[in-house]
Amino acid sequence: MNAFNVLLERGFIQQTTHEKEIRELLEKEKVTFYIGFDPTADSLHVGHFVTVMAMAHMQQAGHRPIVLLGGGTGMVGDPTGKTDMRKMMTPEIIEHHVNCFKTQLSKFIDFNNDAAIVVNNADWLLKLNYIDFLREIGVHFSVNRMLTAECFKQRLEKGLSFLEFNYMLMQSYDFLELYRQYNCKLQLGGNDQWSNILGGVELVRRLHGDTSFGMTFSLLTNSEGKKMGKTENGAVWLDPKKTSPYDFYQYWRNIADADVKKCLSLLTFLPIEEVNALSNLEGSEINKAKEKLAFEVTKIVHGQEEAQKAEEGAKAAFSGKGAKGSLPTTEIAKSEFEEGLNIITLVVDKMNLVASRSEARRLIEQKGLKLEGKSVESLDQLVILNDFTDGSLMIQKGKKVFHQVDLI
RNA sequence: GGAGGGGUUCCCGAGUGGCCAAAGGGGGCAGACUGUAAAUCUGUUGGCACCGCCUUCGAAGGUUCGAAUCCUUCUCCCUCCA
Repeated sequence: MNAFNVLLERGFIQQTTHEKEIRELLEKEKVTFYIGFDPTADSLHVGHFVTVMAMAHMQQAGHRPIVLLGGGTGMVGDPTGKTDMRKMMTPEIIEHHVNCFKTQLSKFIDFNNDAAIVVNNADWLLKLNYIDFLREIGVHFSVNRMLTAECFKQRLEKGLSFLEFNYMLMQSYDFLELYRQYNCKLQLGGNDQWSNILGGVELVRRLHGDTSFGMTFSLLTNSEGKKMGKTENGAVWLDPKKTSPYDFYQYWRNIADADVKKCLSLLTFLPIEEVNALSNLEGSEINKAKEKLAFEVTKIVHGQEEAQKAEEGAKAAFSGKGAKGSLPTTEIAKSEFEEGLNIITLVVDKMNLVASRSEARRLIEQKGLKLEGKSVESLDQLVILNDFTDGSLMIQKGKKVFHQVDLI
């Protein structure tokens, strides 16, 4: 099946520069296309994941992805969608992030035998000469036009530095470079990248008189239009050290009904028929779809085994069976409990489950802290060895956060 | 460079010498209702040895019995002019 149709059917495609031509191109040829990732952190997060999935679909259809890591653009920072300028990162940190991205991406994209390639725009951007750049590239950009672009509009109110204003030129230059080096004619990206992609398409046309193409994908937003993948503790990361597979699973298990369909089609490889069947479930039945979603996404990101563990842990915890072994766990020496350990001390100091004693107090006062399903009644309740069964104890914070303590 | 206006707790935003750990809203957390959903309602939302104490209102000093509020210096941001 034509990759274009796959992406269309699954709801990836948001805007295209030349819909008909892109479809034909993907039909006839093995196309080399590129997607850029700026190394803003030491792990990809679920926001990137949609684009990664799109890339995987494209590769499955036989096209060749170029993963462009923004070691150069990261030095400047994309102002799009930001209200403030972000902190500038040192070259060392950027370098580190680039390497992290590279390893993570190789889990989703096959880089063997040149089936996909990785490039770093630091390789060409960093050695540009200012005057030459202005004369070769700068002339082709109209400031008037740039200012009318949506991505700058918001920033004009808050303030936009010249540094960031140049981001568009750099990304456009990337496209030009890849066009020259790899005959790359197609750039993909999140919908927020539209202006930047257009800049590149335009630049290639001006300098080479050739048509290149651009296409953007839906951003992962929820039914209220807010970006998904943000929790109070920050982003939902793909790195298991930053977001545990269990938490990752729970994130998808808990999404709103209205978002199920979108997530299933964008974030899993389930056949579209199955996606539709699942998302048509109604009432509490839709929980089945959420379970499937959570499992599938976790499987893609963390592997089958971790996905199963997360699922088992969650099921056990929520069914109240108290089956253990798959939940986030803290090990504590048996001796600590011989005299009885204060519940607040346990939960704050030993487990880091609760941030402060005040918060722990509040939780207890509001009946939000439970041991093996029973609310903690008093602020100075002691946890003793008898509270443990088979050397472990399940502690619950609120309705959804489960944590177990194992004796060692 | 000149003139003016600002920086308040997670965010927005009140507060102009004691009644301020600081109104209100948002967000978060917890409870009720549910389907580990949404909406709604209730409580809560700096820390701790919690009817008391300690640390917060851009930073550092100062005035005062007492400062987020007054003064000085510094710093960052915004607007207008150049």
